Amino acid sequence: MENMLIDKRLQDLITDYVPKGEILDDLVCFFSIFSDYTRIKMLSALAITEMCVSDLSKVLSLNQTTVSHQLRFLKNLNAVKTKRQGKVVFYSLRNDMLSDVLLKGVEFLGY
Amino acid sequence: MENMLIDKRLQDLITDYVPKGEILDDLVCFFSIFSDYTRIKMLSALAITEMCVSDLSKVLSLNQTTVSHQLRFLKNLNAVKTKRQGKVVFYSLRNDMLSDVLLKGVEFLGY
DNA sequence: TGCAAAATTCGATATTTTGCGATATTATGC
DNA sequence: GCATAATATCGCAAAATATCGAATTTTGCA
Repeated sequence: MENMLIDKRLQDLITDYVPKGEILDDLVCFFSIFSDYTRIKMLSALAITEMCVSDLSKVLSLNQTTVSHQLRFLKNLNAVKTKRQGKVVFYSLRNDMLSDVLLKGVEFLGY
Repeated sequence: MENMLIDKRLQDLITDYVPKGEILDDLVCFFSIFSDYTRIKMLSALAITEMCVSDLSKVLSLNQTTVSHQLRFLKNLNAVKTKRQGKVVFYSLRNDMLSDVLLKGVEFLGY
């Protein structure tokens, strides 16, 4: 690591600070939650109220299989939780931090 | 919109609240910043200190063209800014909110 | 038990994203 | 001007993602 502009101390700091391994994996997954049109819509809707698959698909005008698919994705990442009532499965946000993060984005963009 | 479980008032609320158009586009772009291994590494490094392309590529063990490519991506989204000094171009984070968002992710994940 | 509603999974296709080699551009010093 | 170092751009192949129709599964109830 010779002929670099930054000194060894900084290099070590960076090497230490930059996420790697599982943490890095998890971070990428976490933020990929928000990096898709459909999912942002779904999460925003769920931030208001829990909902079943078909309501979600109707309110947001999305194909029902698409909604189901993305809900599974969100479930796998622990972003949403489910509650079954008879034939209907209700989805809701696992955690308020999710809407916080969304709002952080809105804030950054200056809306 | 008949035969839905949620009532009209909630439907309207959701329709109103769910981001659409340009805001939605911008949000997706914003969060896509963080949804890639290489970019998270680069942003974390830049959160510590401004750096030139080749230092970045050396410290993170990434191909120079890859780093350059992702920096352009980040520049387009206004995530980083540049400062030229002779042959060398220094990159730095445009805004502290970026590291805030990253830390929000770490917090959510419970690390 | 058997049917209908709701949700999930599967499979094919289309689109996007990423990394990287080859190549171009920019700036410096001689 | 020319060689060299640092960056940037181009173009493509590989990988990842999203969407959606069709088929399947789950559940409740008559």
